[in-house]
Amino acid sequence: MKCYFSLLASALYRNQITGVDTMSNSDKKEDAQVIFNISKEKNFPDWYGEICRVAELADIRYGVKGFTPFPPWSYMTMDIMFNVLETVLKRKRHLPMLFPTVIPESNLMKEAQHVEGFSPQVFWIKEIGDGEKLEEPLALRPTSETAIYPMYSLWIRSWRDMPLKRYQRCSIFRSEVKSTRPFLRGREFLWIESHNVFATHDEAIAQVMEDIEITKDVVMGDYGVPVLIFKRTQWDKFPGGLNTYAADTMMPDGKVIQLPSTHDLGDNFARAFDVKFLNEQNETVYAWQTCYGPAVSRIFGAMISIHGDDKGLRLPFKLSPYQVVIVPILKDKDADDVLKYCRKIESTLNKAGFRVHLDDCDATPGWKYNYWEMKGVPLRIEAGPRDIKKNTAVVFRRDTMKRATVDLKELKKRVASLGVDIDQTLRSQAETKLEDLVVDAEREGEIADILEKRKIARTPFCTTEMEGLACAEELKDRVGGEIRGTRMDIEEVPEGICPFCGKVAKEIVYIARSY
RNA sequence: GGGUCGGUGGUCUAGCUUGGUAUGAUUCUUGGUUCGGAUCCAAGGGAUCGCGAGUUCAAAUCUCGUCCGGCCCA
Repeated sequence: MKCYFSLLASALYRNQITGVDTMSNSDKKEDAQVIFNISKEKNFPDWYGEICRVAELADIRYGVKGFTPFPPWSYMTMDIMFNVLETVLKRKRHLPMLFPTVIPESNLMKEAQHVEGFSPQVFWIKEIGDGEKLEEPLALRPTSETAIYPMYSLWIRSWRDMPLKRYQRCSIFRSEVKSTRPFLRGREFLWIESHNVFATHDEAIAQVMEDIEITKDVVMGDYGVPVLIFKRTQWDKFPGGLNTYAADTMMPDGKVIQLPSTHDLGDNFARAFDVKFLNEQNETVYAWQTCYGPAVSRIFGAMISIHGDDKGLRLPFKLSPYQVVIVPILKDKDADDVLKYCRKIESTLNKAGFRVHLDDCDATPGWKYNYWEMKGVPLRIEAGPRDIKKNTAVVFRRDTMKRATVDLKELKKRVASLGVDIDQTLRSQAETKLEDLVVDAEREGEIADILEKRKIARTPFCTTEMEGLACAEELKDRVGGEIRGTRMDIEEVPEGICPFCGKVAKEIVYIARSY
């Protein structure tokens, strides 16, 4: 045990030294191809760009702004994230479907506010081949309401067709003006969008609440990403909808980022797209709609940023492409025995349903340790001649960087329980961090201080109806923060006055810098 | 959208001020050696210096444009 601690201590000590070196001389960071060592808190932009490159998450060399190939490590993780989310959606009686990527111009133009909100970002297909003009331009979907709802208008005839709950997993195209970054803001990104139709507005509102619950269960529970859930202000809602509810999380650089959002569309789109049905009284009436859009590629970007540390990624056990990596310690004369031993471990864990990878390439163990730690694999099993003798294996967990020797008979059980524990640890570390970031403020100067400290201000505010926009703009101009909305996940009683216009506050709002 | 910095083998980089086709490391391939926290040695492969134009006998180097990227600000 003593030996183990001193080993760990010396490793940590060395990391600290090289860490300081890295920070004081950014040119040096490229020295390490495999070992990752950048301070996430002090140097987040560098940390993020480098981890995308070194861990092979996104290859920005494709050469088209905002369009990025995703190599296996990030894509496999996102694929699992999708599956987790889709499983929950299906359990809540949503059915999958897939619509075309292109939307005819005339459909896109049907809802006036929607057009106004999205048209600056739309990519258009206007010709074919050698310049032959299309009769009608086609948009690459910036979101699919205008693709789907004309078909819903055909599919829905009576109250018996409802509720209609559907979703699709697809990519979305938006020509972002702001600077693009892999995962966090791309011009093509991956998401799920669910589009639901109801006979009454109450049912639609209930759906919005269900979407919020799904967000909490999946994003907070399974992905371990803590979020605050807001009702957006009237000037910041989905174009064409009645109300928008969205989950925000905080990135290491002190800016909040929007994760899933869900929208109460009222009957606005039903009127624009003629989604009508015959109710039980045999009357033709407009339907009520909601949509929900968790952008998985963006959540992935936020997730790795929140869980990662200075040595690289820390992926949740539930989501990591490899949950366990096995590193054989190959001594010359025992090499065959060790490999056989490791294969046995591999097949045991495979049969138990874990995603296991036996790393039998001819790099040294130390190299592999560093590599898989950087990649964020939650558990590593090391096995060599010593373990064969005692019928044990060494199990190392990435989140705490701690080792333990485990009897082979106990291994399956131990992997399972450590997996649960790792996810809990990542989640609670992230939650604690977010809770500490919310600070009360009543005056403009206090808000500015809080934002300067990369935190979130909780402030009384006149109103989130359109009349409040002037105050919000004043805030943005003078302090640089943005109103994220009012909390949906907790009850809050407003008191005090709006720090900008001095009127009695009708709301408690949260203010932060944002992506 | 504004500002600013940058783009040189697969990757990272030196060279640019003062023009004469390129430095080093790493990756990759082969052979040997090693393997419980970044093995080591040897040989080999790999770049029309982002793209386009201009100046010049001559451009990675100077000028302009353009594309892509980083950072800061709205």
